[in-house]
Amino acid sequence: MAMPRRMLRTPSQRIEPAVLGAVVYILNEDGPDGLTVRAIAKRAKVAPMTIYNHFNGKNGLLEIVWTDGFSTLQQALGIETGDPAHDLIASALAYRNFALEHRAHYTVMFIHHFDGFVPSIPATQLAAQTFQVLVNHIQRCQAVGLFEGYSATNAAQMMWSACHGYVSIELTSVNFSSDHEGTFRSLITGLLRGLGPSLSTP
Amino acid sequence: MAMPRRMLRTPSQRIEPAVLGAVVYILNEDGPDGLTVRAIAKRAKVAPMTIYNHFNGKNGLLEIVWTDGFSTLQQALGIETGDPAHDLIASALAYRNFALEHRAHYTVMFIHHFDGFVPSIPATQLAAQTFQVLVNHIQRCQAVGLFEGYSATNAAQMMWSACHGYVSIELTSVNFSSDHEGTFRSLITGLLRGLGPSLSTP
DNA sequence: ACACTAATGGAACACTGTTCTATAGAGGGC
DNA sequence: GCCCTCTATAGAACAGTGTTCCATTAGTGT
Repeated sequence: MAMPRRMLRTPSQRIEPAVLGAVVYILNEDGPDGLTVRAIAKRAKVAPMTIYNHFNGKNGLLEIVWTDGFSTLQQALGIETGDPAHDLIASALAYRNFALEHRAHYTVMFIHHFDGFVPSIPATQLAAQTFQVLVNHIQRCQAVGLFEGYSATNAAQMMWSACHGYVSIELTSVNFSSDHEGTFRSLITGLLRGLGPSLSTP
Repeated sequence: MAMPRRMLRTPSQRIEPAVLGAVVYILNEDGPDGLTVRAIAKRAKVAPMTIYNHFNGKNGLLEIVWTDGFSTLQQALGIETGDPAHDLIASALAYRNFALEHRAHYTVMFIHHFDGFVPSIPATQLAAQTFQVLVNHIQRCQAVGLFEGYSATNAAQMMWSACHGYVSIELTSVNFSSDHEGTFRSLITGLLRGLGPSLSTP
């Protein structure tokens, strides 16, 4: 009963999910520092070279995580009932939920800068499209009198700043607030009210 | 006229400013990726070993940048005239100005995670103190009826989230807004209004 | 069953932070 | 001015990183 002279080959179809699963697992468990090519290969039970044959090295993997993340986020933000203000708030809550439930993706998309990783032009466009979903929400709100006097882009930038700021602070665990969800809700509804219709007496 | 067998020694008093200056320069010019011990030493015209003798390696340098940054920021936020709401807005603007004028420091403090860098306990306490300055602003505001129904900590968390979110997006140059300062001002004043006194008709 | 594809292990490269070494220049006491 | 101590220096060395190249050989399609 001799040891095989080398590890058995991983069937081709299982390589991609195994590697991507390893990336997400390591990011969630050990953080960005632990995400090395050799560690990914080891966890995926795959040779390091496979990461260069199947993907485009470490940056290729990050690009997939980035793209998958923005696709998921874009869908999560596309809430459309009859009430634009409600939709905007729901989208903000969905944004936070996405970050909490897909820490690994959110880290790659927004938090951690990986040495030498620059998303491709299509990947960047996908991110811009995702932002556009937010702009569309604002425009629907403007149709019913909210965000008067602001450009939709600027208003969207403000909403996104608030969401991203709160969430990124929450994820890096320097949130001094009690009741993380409640405070986030207050932030969003407060901002919506403050940027809402003029407060002059009717 | 022979070349000296080795570089002349850098006088002790000039080492610290030269090295710290090099760190800030490289962070501003090449970003976090370019900040290597050898690059710092080269730019400071100093031997790499000096960084380990004088400071505590790369992490020691980062800790100094962190500490200096929070000291400066804490002072910049300590605005106190008679008008609490005005002071809060002025502090928010000062926060953004600090980030723009001290990109390198802001990067180390809030944006980039450096492999293996964990600020010491005193350094972390200094950061918490800085946050407390914001809480104090909120409390003064509450004394004149603003932020009713919110805990000061939670309200401060919301304000900081908005500031940090906007600024970090601006620094990583994915700001879609026109008029960066104006939009930031709108964000802050809008949030202040939205979290302000109840909007029920008088 | 056979041929082709591609996953494997291992060596190698340039880079990183870090430690250790012997050397010799700077600074202070006389 | 002289000498002695302190320490900044250059350089090698270590483990780790992303990445490339290699011969070997196990899967896979026909």
